[in-house]
Amino acid sequence: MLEHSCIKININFSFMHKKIRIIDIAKMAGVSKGTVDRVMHNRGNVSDSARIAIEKVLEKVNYKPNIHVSAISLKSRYKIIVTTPEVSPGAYWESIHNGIRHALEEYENVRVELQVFTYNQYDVYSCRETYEKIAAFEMDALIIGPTFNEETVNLCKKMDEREIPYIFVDSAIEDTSPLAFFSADHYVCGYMMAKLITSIIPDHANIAIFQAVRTGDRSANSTILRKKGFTDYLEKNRCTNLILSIPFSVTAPEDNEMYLSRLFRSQRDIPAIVVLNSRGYFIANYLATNHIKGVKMVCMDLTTANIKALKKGQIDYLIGQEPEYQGFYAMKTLLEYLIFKKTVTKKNYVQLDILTRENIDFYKNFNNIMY
Amino acid sequence: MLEHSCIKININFSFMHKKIRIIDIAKMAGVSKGTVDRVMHNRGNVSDSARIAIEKVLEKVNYKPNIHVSAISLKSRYKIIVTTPEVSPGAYWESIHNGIRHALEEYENVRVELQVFTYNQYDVYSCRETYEKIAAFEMDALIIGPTFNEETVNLCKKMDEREIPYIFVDSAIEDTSPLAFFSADHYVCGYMMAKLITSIIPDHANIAIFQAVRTGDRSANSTILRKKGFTDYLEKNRCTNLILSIPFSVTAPEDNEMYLSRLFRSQRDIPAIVVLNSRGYFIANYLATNHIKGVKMVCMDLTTANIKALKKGQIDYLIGQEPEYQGFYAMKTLLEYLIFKKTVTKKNYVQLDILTRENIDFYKNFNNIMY
DNA sequence: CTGTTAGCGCTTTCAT
DNA sequence: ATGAAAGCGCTAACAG
Repeated sequence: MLEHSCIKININFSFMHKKIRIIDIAKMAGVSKGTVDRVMHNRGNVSDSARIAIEKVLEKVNYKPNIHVSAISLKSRYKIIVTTPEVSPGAYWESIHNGIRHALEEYENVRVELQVFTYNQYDVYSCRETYEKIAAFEMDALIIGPTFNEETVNLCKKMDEREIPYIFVDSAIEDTSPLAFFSADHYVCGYMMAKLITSIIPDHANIAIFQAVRTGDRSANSTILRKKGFTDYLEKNRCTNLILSIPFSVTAPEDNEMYLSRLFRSQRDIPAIVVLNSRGYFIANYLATNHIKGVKMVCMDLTTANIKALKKGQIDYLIGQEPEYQGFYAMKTLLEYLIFKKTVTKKNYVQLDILTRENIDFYKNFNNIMY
Repeated sequence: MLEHSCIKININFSFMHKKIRIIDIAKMAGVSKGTVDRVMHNRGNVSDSARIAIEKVLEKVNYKPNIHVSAISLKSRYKIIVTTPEVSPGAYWESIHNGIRHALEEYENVRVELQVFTYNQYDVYSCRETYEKIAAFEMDALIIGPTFNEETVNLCKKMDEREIPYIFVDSAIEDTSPLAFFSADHYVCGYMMAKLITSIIPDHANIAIFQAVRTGDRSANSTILRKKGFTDYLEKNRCTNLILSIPFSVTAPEDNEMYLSRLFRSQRDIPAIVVLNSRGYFIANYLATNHIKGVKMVCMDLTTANIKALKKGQIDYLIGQEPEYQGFYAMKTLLEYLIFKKTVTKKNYVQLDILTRENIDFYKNFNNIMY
């Protein structure tokens, strides 16, 4: 089981491992570098005989082009559009955009023109309008951070017709054919939130779930899935907690006072609280302002405000869904697809990180991202 | 608070951002590329006037060399030694070695000769012997995965004399002067384990802590720290749980049956279990074999065996400490220090990931590592 | 001391 | 259709 106590490994030194280059396969196939490049990039203008010879060599050897060297000699330009809900500082969507930007920095030699369109995620009409604008543009690819199902399906249909590849971040929408998506499994997310909250409250405690009110009366895709997971967990585990669904408004915050005071007045025992979107800090602040103590909270997303509430002990568990990772890999995958025709993995579920006030200080928003 | 709904950003396209190259600063300083390279790498042979001119330019412009392009034109070779406890498949130290290997892959163009020395982490004499062997070698740098304090201090002293830089992974040792370390905060780790286990057991339940027996009778550095954090949490929170310290042997597994059966026979109620090293699966398997059910467990490290036990529901919480990340960054930092004289951050605490059977499937051992 | 030049591995253009 | 050659940004060896 245990290995010997001294292993010597030579890297890039050993005779067997000698890194294989494009000129090597050219020689092996009896052609020139140019021809090899032509078949590798499907540029055409290659005789069958040459192509077959090269393909045969490629099968034998494990050629891995050095993408960074590729990038510096690349001439082509790409136009990529990104559309997401509006970005506010320290909040969820900013992280996704940061990830996207970091990917562009990694491929600093690649010429990409980026265009960002944001919409109001609490207003389906705003989304519709923005999507229509986007559909009129020329582009090589599209990254979508979706909120509303129907609107997104419409946009994607248009992209499909124009054969423009698109990638989802945050959440994948059914009945579309994206190149890939990078998202949490929202169902499992809700399921896990139920497990966490029930593990720290008495069996009989009520649980209040907060959900955002939206103009046009449609729920966000991810919230729907999370809620399903949440209730499924309780059902499966025969939890007897009473669930109170509480609306709350981001656009008209003055209404929330009413919702909240009504909730707390109606309850004999203080309920536990689960917030299925990233606005947990909002409730935490309400509780603090009104000196309501001892409320257990499980919330979503490592926004600046949520982290603050977590550190203060107002929030007990915070679930992270690696937004930077999502943005980074969405863009990276897109570029490698466009440039190198790299095959892409379609379904990409990100980690669901559990943060407490103990481990939050070590959580790396972006630095944990290598490669 | 919310931004306007359409932002247009051009990357690598805009007139202001034109990526600055080494030839650009050469022109601005009125010298040649070669001279610029000389001052940037402290190669000497540069007149004061030229140096000052270049330095002035460098202050003004934000020059960021393209390290991947650098790497391909690099000629120097580096000899790096890695020493860690023995590696077994699917276990903790394998992950650290994987991370190290991945860093070398990222810098595939850099010529590094790697030499790995492992020792038996349960035997201080093995460690001492291995370290003596290492001290006799020539090398440009050293990566140490330490176990025993005194032995490591001795090795480091020798390295200090020879001015060989070294980096710690897994755990930093006091009274040494490493270039950097990449490690979890083991104290907080133990602290958090205490919080997690107490959150899922009754107030009165006993908690058994397992610690490895070692030849030479020295505890591993990390375990000592974790235990301190663990007991401090209980004390601070006035927990009344009785703590049972149970030894267990990796080298003589036949003894463990005795330790374990003695433990469970002595207890009226089944205690909760915390394992401060990565051998949690071992206890989990004992419980399964002996049909002992309902034991709550919190353990360390995402080894194959532990993950299996987590998925089966035998372990409730598993704490991860990003071993791949540690290895990757240790090697990456070392290379960038050796090659580019990049300044290094000395203290690097990694994330403490909380895994449950819900989120384990999304946990990425290495893929979450970009950059 | 310093400018020039020859690579590194890859893409792309240009003759053939 | 294909080989040769230029060029990407950087380092290192080579003449002066």
